[in-house]
Parts: sequence; structure tokens; C-alpha cells
Amino acid sequence: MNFQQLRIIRETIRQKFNLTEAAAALYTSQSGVSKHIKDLEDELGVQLFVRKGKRLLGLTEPGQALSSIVDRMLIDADNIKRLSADFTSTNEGELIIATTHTQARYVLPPIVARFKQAFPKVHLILQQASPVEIAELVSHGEADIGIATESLTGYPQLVSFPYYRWEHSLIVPQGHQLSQQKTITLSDLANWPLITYHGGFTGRSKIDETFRQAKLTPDVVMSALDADVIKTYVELGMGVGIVASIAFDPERDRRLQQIETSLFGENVTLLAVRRNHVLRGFAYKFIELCNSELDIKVVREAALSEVA
Amino acid sequence: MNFQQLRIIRETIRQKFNLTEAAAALYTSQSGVSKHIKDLEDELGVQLFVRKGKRLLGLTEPGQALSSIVDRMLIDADNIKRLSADFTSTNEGELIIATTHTQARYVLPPIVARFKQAFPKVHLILQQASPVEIAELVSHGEADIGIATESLTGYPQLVSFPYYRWEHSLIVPQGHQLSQQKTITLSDLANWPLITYHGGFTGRSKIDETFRQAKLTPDVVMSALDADVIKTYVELGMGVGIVASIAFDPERDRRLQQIETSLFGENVTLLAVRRNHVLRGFAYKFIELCNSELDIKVVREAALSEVA
DNA sequence: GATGCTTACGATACCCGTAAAGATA
DNA sequence: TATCTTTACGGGTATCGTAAGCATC
Repeated sequence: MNFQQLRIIRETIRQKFNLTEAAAALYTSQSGVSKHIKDLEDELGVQLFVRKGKRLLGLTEPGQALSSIVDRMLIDADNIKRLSADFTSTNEGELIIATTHTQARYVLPPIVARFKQAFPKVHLILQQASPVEIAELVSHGEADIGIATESLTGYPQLVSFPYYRWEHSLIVPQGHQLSQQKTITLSDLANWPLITYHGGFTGRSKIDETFRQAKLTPDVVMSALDADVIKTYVELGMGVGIVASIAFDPERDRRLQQIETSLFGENVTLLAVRRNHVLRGFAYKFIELCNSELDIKVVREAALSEVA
Repeated sequence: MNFQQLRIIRETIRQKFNLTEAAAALYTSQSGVSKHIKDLEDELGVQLFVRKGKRLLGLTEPGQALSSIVDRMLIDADNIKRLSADFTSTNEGELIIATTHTQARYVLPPIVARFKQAFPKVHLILQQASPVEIAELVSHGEADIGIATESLTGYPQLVSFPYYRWEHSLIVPQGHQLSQQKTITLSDLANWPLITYHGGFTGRSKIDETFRQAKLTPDVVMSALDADVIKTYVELGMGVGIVASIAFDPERDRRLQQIETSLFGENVTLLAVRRNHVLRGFAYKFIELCNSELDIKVVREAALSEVA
């Protein structure tokens, strides 16, 4: 058994059992691919692929059982290389953060600034996406770190960590009737047209849930992907905004007024990395800049779960 | 990077950085070992070992970081071989169960009988040991399955499953005063000389804890490793026995009487396997015979945690 | 001087790619 | 017939072990 054989097994599966394409993907000859598979099967004494004559059609039962282990071994081989690179490295490279508007616009700027100062040679890419897309991006290795409030749990390939906690607050035009009220109840709100986030974004699920439990039907006249859009329409008087507290900036948003409220409970923004994968050192530093409790040891060990 | 290099790294660490012994353990030349290490270090661009002149003294920081990953890769390589062997196999091989007296004597016999019937060619070894020893045996791969009521949690290298639940009961000579009483309290018991298990065996900790919480000091006149010894001395009138309920056999123990009691609460006997390790198919079958909820899928997936 | 690591070197085995042949759609 | 896989074969390379040289204790 050698690594080339394992790579060939993995690639053959990825290329839907077409040895010619597997060979092309690995920049090698297809005769070699064929022979390697045969050799490995002989060594293990098991057929890994279902064959019909000379064509490969799929995985046998042992093939399936081995496939996931093969994957992990190749991931580990990569991990070893990445770890080593990190020790030699001059802190150069690329870091891809997949995140939502809310984070990119209101939370990350100071962190990015500090990161850039510490690692000027790292090419930092902020990839804006929806929470579901973020989970997918990180799962497939197209992003190193994902940050979002929704959707990051429930993916077995991801390991997530609490980043920070926050609440929603209300945004109204200056002098709005609600800003005079001492206390605001959910039923009060249900009487106003509301503008808030789209489903699946920035804690919208929590808002819906809160109304649902109170057996109220909110009048959401408009939903947007980000607080900037929401605030624009609140300024136009189209309704009362519900946004993340952090999205209000008294300096810029002078024509608006923020009303703190705990009506919708607490949200937790999560930070996710790919399970079983090692990141470059500066990636862990970025996470630590986000939340100092998440140091390299905590994050890496959790991601590698129990290597023993 | 190849497997021989990884094996050499692991063995060198195991042999306390003596390349000569590492070579001997791997049945290869020590010059080859030396070269392999050098080659791998060159390929990764990192020193893995701390050197003083020509001698190796220990692991560098990158060496430590890589070591655990290397271990897992080699474990996975083994897993692949074991899985394959299992598919070709004619259900021959060896199965080592590390367990306590209580299990071996009172619980496992019917299971062993059924197992032997199903897998006549498997050489089954019941290795009797203390709970702590059992955990060690399984951790080090010297046993495939560990069964005990104590000590099996808290080892990161082990994955444990609840096997069955049971309680302690009292054992007294026929006609003993306690057997006339309607109800028996803890303070009643504290007035009698007691005979029960040694510390760390068969729920003894639970017994101690129960007395401690009731602020009573039991008069344990004798402690033994197994119920047979305890029963012998109870027969001699030396005291009241506290043993696992299953350890009483009305047929054999005619001169004794069992008194069911829930004074000491419930105990859970656990079944443990080594994390990240695949077992032979018949080993999973043994576990399934113990508890039908623990089928191969449940146990293997839990042991491999998330291979993704 | 004994033990332990590295380097040099030759034999062997392994891996790869070309090419031809056979199978499948 | 076009696509795909297997087998055969030759060149190149990597690996292994012996042996010699050198450092450490």
C-alpha cells in the first residue's frame, strides 16, 4: 500500500470510476492507474470496485468501507504538509474567510485591520455569502473559516465555535412613536409594518420563532439581506427595522434611532472550520483575534477531534 | 512521503530516539532508517528531531505536532488491512476480551456459548483483570474489547458503550435476622459487619458513596475481588454480603439468601473499544450478542468518530 | 573502546509511461 | 468505430543492505 494507490482510489471514485479521467486528474498514465488498483486489490485480497467485464461501475461493500478511511489518510497527509509548511513559512499565503454581510460590514473590520498588521504578506479574501453557502464553502475546502449566525451547525464535516453573542434591536426614524414608549411589547410591534432580514440570515429564524411562540403574526413588509438596505427603507418611513444591535452606528445613522430590546433573545454568531483539517498558523491567529478564548490549541484539537 | 518513513518516525519515537533499535524493531537496516528520516525532513523542510551532533535526543515542536497525525495515519493503514481481512476472512482469528470476574463468571457464559457456536474457528481469550488494567489493556491494543463497571470512562483513547444496568443486593445466611425485616435501611446495614468488593471493583465506589452521602460509616470487615469469595465468608457467618444481584444463584447458593434492595442505586456495566480502531467483524458480533442495540454500525461509527 | 549515526555504493525491486491487444458501448 | 481497460515490456528511479567512516559517550 502506498500513497499513490490511495490517491488513485480516491480520484477514481471522484471521477465516477473512469480510469482515464482519474489518470488525467493525477497527471499520470491510465495504465499505471489500472495497475495500481489491481495491485492494491491483490495486496488487500479484496475487490474494491464493482466491474462489468473491463468497466468499473462502482464500489463494492469493502470498497465503500475503505473509501472513508482512505479519505482521512489523504487528508492527514495534507495536514502533515500544511503543518510543516507552517513551521518553515514566512507567514505568506492565502486566507479565505466566508462570511455574511453583517460580519463583514460591522464586526470584522477592526479584526481584519489587526490581522493585516500582524501578517502583511497574507492575502486575505473575504468571501461574502449566505449562511448555507458559507457552510458549503468551508465543507468543500473552498474557504478556510466560515463565520455566520445560522446554518453552521448540523454539518458533520464542520466544527464550530461560539464567536460572540448579540441581540436584535429596533431601528426607527427619529421621533417615531415607538421611541416615546417606555416599554415595547411584541404585540406592540405586531401592529407596525416591519423590515428585517431575509429568512436564513442574521437571526431571522429567532425573530420568527419569537413571534410564533407568542402566537402573533408580524407584518413583515420587506426583508433584505443586510442591515444597510433595511436602514435605508426605515429612513423612508416604510416600517420599523429589526436589525442586529451592532449594525447601528449613531454617527452615520443620524436620521435613525436605535431602541434596545431583549424581545428576541440572544443570538450566537459561530465560527466554523473543516473537521479533520489543519489550517495554516495565521488562520488560527485570525480566529484568536476574533475571540481570544479560541486559541490555536483549542481550535486545532477540536477540529482534529481525538487523534489520541 | 511514504509509509515506511511514517513507520520509522513512529518507531524512532517509541524506541526513545535510538535509530539502531528502531531499525531492529522494523526488521530493516539502521542506515535505511537514518536516510528515511533525513529524506522526510528534507521533503517537509522541517527538522523533526532534536539532535546533538549525531545523536537524536527528542522531538522538535513540528515533530510533536506531526507525531499524533502520523500515528493516526498508521492506525488507519491498519484499519484498512483489518477491514479487508474481514471481508475475505473465513471468520478465523483471535478475539481478546478483557473483563472482570463478575462478568466472566456470571454474565458472559451464555454469550460466549452463543459466540462459539456462531464462530467456532475464532480463538476466544477471556483475560481477567481489574477495571484499571482492563482500560490499559484495551488502550494499548492488547485486548479488543473491555468490559467492566468502573474505570472505562475518562480514557480518551477508549470509546465506551452502556452494556447493561444492574443493582447490588444483600446476601445473608439462611434465616439471618435481616431476612425477617420488612424493610432494610442504610443505618440498619451500618450496624452489621459487611463483606463486599474491593475498591475499584464492581460498583464498590457506588456503595462507598451511598454510605458517605448518608453520613454513615459502614463496618466493612472484609473486601474481596469477586462474589465467590464474598459468598464463602458470608456462609461462614462473618458478615452480610453486598454483591451484584446477578452473582446470586439460588441453585448453587442454597445456604444463602438474597435480599433485593435498591439502597445503592443503579450501576452501569460498560463495554469499551479502542478509539479510531477497526475491529474484526466477529468482534462486533460479540458486542452485538452482549447488547443487541450495539450493532456493528453503531459501534464502528462511534469508534471512528467522524471520518466524514 | 563501545555505541550510535551518517555517507557511499552496488544490487534489487518498484514505479512509470509507451505501445499493443482486448473488451465494451 | 470510438472509448475504455488490461497486459506486456523497457527505462528510470527509489529502496535496501553492506560496509566504511565519523561522532558521541
